Amino acid sequence: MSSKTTHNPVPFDCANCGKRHLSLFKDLTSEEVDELNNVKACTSFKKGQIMMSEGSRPNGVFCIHSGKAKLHRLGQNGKDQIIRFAVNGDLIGYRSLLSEEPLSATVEALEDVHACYIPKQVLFSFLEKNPKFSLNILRMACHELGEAGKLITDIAQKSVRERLAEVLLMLKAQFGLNEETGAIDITLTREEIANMVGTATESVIRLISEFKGDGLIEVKGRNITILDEAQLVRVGKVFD
Amino acid sequence: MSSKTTHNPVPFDCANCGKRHLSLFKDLTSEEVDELNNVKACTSFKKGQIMMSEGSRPNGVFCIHSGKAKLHRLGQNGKDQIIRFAVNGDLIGYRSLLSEEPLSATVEALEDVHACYIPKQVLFSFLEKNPKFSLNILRMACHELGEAGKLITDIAQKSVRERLAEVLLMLKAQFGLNEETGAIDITLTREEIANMVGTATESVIRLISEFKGDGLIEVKGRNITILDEAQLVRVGKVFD
DNA sequence: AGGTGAATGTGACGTTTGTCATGGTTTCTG
DNA sequence: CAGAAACCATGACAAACGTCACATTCACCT
Repeated sequence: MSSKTTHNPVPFDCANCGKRHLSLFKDLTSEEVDELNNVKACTSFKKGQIMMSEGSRPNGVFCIHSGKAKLHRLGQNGKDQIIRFAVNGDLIGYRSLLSEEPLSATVEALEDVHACYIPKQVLFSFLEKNPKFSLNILRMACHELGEAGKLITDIAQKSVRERLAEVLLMLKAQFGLNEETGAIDITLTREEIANMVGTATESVIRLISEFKGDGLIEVKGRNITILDEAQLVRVGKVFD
Repeated sequence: MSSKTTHNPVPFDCANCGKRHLSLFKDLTSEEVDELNNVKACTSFKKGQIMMSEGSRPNGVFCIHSGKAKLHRLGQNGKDQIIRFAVNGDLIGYRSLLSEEPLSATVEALEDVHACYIPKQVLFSFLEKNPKFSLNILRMACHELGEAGKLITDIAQKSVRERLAEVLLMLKAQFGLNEETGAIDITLTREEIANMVGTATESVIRLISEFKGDGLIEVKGRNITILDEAQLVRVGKVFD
């Protein structure tokens, strides 16, 4: 009996995994859960580690159990673009697997990540045997497709200032607030924010100062607190 | 026996529809094709007509038989953003149906369009009964998701000049060349091109003049011919 | 076929944004 | 805990781009 528990223990039994009911796997039969349990591999990654690399062809997917990861790709000018984040219960690599294309983004752990690796064959067998599961995946993919469309419109039409405001709101929506500090519960460098917005790091720094000056946000190092959300919504022209 | 045939007759029999084997419906059983045949409704739209409207909830999908349509959405500043085009065999509205969300884009006929309307119930019954069909849809959605990711990176990081070059190449790739003129086989106004690139119409006009001056393209009204593709690829930094 | 409204083209100008340079600060690592 | 490396910040400047105004041309409709 070890006296020390890890911070985020991965349950080795999928049947008891509290995350499953929230995830795409909620509609698996108990036999399928058993199968999943037998073949999945629990892994963990340290902050900064690469979980999957752009351009490679994965043989399975990761289901994130705890921790946060960023999906980013390298543009033609050497700049990184952060596409999205993956957290709790999110599936990683499924797009590439299902469209039979190389990975379109690199997945990097932003903090320590625990994740289960699910082999390609198992995923496909579920897809063939379980229409509900299939529909779950399809629904998710279609939802993400819609989100991507929104993003395209935003990036193409909005100014950097507007996009930054929107990104801050999005981060709050996705990661929530830190219990103690009330700040947005994710730590990103200015450069990473710039890579989300698609602008130069200096521009982000200047705009964050501006927002601070206007009383929209409060900044303590990498912790950002939203003070006037309504105004930030107006600045970012976020109306949906 | 009518003496006059329409330009693009829609075959009322799906079994004989030459487009089917290229489309997502290629893996339907003959029974399913019969079913499709019985319930589908052939419709046509004139140039400029709206086939589906952003924000509404469709009760089925269109499968395009001939003609071209554009999918566009209205940004927060009143500017249109063209998301993509739909042609030959493309399915329209499936994203919204499958993700159970309102349509994220308006579909407008760019020329006369013939299309088959397939009710929601039929589509879903195929999805449940035919895993191959399901996988086809899933594969397509995942592919489009990858394309969307690429687009996001491009728009976020590239200059307007680079994006315009890329758009021209994309149009050529998607629509091919006109047999007679050798120009890109689609007619778009400068404003529509601007709405693809995400920039002001004037900027597009100026850049098109520049490209013409540099010998990259030839312009006759709305017909654009690519003269130096290799150089255009370099200008657009298109390397994949 | 010809008029009319939309689309194209051009110039001037201001704003936004990117780039480069430099120095101070925080964070990480051994 | 100290040194190194990454990160943050600010200024100056240039380039890219958007906007407005107006002239011209084209495409579409009856």
